[in-house]
Amino acid sequence: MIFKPLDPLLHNELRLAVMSLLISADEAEFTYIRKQTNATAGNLSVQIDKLSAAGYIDVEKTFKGKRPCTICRITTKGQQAFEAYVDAIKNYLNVDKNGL
Amino acid sequence: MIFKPLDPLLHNELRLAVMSLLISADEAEFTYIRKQTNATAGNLSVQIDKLSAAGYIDVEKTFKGKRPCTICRITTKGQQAFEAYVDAIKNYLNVDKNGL
DNA sequence: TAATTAAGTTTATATTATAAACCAAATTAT
DNA sequence: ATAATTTGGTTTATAATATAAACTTAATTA
Repeated sequence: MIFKPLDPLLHNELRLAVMSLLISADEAEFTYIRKQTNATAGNLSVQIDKLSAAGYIDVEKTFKGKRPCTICRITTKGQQAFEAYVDAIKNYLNVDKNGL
Repeated sequence: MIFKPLDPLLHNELRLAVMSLLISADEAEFTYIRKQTNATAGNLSVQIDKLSAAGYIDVEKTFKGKRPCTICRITTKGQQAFEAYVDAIKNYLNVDKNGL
């Protein structure tokens, strides 16, 4: 068994949850992600910035009525990175033995 | 989709690799684990200590001929934790969509 | 108009990961 | 014989990371 390195950007609980939501949602608001993940706003803000800085997601700052609304979308690069991560971590999880 | 928390002890690349090796090997020597994981001895030593302190593995310090030899084995607690981790991280990986 | 809520961002702190430095004993080279 | 190197690790110093607390700005409600 060879262990492929795990993308450190994705190997973090909150960032992985964000990517997981976005990969099957085409877009999601900050507040929605916050509710789904139970993250604090500060933590979520930081992690979204990191994903954005890496080009894994696009962040659009808009308004919903009069209130600010941050919308996130996964990029192609982000999708590829996520798929590569899933592929890599399978090595660690003993997919065969554990019937993942 | 609910995101189960990921056991922080297992959600680390090297510790997860160690557990992955041990879950399908019933025992493994320090030097073997080191080779399989490409870890530095210092890092591996620290991470093995943490897994041991948590009761996830047992560590036996013995000799092989005249040289020291550290043998690791996974515990029942460790197996359970590993299985729970595999179960938990599935939520994040979009198993269905990604055909894991 | 004062207090509260909403939607975030910034920053300070605590935790964690990791490698460098170290140690003891065995082996090999001179 | 003894000096140098290798083996099999451990300890510890540092860098990186995660996270929540504190803060900001604007809108809403009392």
